[in-house]
Amino acid sequence: MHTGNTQVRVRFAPSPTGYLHVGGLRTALFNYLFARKHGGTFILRIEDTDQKRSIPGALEELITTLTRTGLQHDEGPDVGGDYGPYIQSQRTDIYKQYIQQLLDSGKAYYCFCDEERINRIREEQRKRKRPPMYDGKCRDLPLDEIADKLAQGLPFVIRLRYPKEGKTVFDDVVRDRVAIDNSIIDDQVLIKSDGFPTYHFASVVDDHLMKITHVIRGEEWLSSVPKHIFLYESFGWEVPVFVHLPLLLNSDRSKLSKRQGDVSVESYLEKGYLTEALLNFIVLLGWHSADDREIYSLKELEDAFSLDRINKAGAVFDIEKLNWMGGQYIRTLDVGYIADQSRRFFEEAGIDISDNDKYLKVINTARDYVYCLSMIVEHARMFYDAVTFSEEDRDLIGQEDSRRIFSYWIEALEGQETWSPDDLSVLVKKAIGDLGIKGKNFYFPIRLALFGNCHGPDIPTLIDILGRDESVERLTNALHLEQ
RNA sequence: GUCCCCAUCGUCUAGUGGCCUAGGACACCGGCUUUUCACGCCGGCAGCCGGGGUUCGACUCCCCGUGGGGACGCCA
Repeated sequence: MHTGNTQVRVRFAPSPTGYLHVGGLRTALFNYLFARKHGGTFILRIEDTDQKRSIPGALEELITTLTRTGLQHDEGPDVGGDYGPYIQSQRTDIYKQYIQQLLDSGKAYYCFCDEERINRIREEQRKRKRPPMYDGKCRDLPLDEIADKLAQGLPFVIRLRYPKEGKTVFDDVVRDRVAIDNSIIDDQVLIKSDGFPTYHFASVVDDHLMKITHVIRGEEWLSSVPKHIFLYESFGWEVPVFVHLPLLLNSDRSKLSKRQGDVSVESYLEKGYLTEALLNFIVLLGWHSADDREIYSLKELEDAFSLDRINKAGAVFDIEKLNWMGGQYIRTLDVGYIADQSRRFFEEAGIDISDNDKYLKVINTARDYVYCLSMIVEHARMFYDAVTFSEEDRDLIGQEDSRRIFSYWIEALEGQETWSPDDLSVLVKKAIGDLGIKGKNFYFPIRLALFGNCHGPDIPTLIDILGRDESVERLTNALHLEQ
């Protein structure tokens, strides 16, 4: 791999078709990490040559999402760079110029066959159990006939004149050496009848012009590498290093699709999965360090990552492990940061979190229960909203022992101006002794009164978060609850 | 169908001929901690797809099967 003397330049080249796929995020991540590791350049290029599929606004959302995850690109449509434009639909003049070269050198040819004919011959080939390919009808059209058809304004495409003999052998960092027979490679359409280039043509031209050194992309592109190499060689350009990443899979091991659960990065972010967790989880799908370490920050990955530890086999996207990872980060990261990230969910729920001391305490307690931030509200709202009780709860609250506990605590708290959580622990022990009630009989009623649930944080934590007045009020409400 | 790629616990993976009685993580199960739940800690269950070679010795190398996936678009 020529990473020593060449300046590393890699690109992430998505299509703006609506949302960022988690597989796309992983491709972007691997490109980003490789660039950072080698002090290289990470480029964002937008492949919007299919007008039918391009969605307005998708480009902006894509950039927003990528930026949110921290995978900041060095060159791209929004930040510029020396090799722009970075949006393919703005590069049509460039493609025209290069396709002409191919036409002139005989490496490409005009094809006037319409889609009906193409479909028909493909169908026949399929029936005959042959690989469906263009039959070469226009491959050797006389020049005057071409000129004539062009003059008539007949619709056309431009195809690659791919050699029928020999085989193409190439090296891939992940797959090692791959050999493919040329006879099975089709005369790929390079320029569509609408004048736009296809992926194969545009990406090769752009990768060359943008001085891309390493093409890191999904394995679904492996079988088209011969076409790409043929293009590079036809132009006399240096072929980049290929790195074909193993696919991300559904649990049934088919290519990850939106069939089974969420595949859009936006939806995970929307649910409040931390980008730290998402990235950490996703890098482990197809890459692993030599030791047993699994938790890495993006910064740490920039150092630890290397292409030679990428796996060959596809990896199932296992949400269970993502969830675990999500919980790890929510519990480990600075509580202030988690609080900031959680803020929007509280606002959406209409909860007033203006008391910041209280809010931080709430977050610090509630974060033990969740793996994404949208979940945190349901574990925190009892600290803000009035508690509600089920029929069963009311039975327990109404019992004699429960009422004794409430009265005791109301009195105890009213006599106490300030406290630390430790003081409260002492108070709990004293209460148990004084009342002669212990275990669940003691804890469940009071937790119910304070928190609205028999299960949850310990009593000192609850009282500490609620504060004296709110605690007393809740206990009083429970004491006077209508049966 | 054709071509290409792949193959270690259910899942993500470590392992590059003897360090393997196959290691770690998730999930699952059990225990501890806790008044409870969660967290945390400790422990357990579970795997080299099959068959041939090569070798003194194969998870590791080769071949053949089998299985899975991808590509075969005027989509990327």
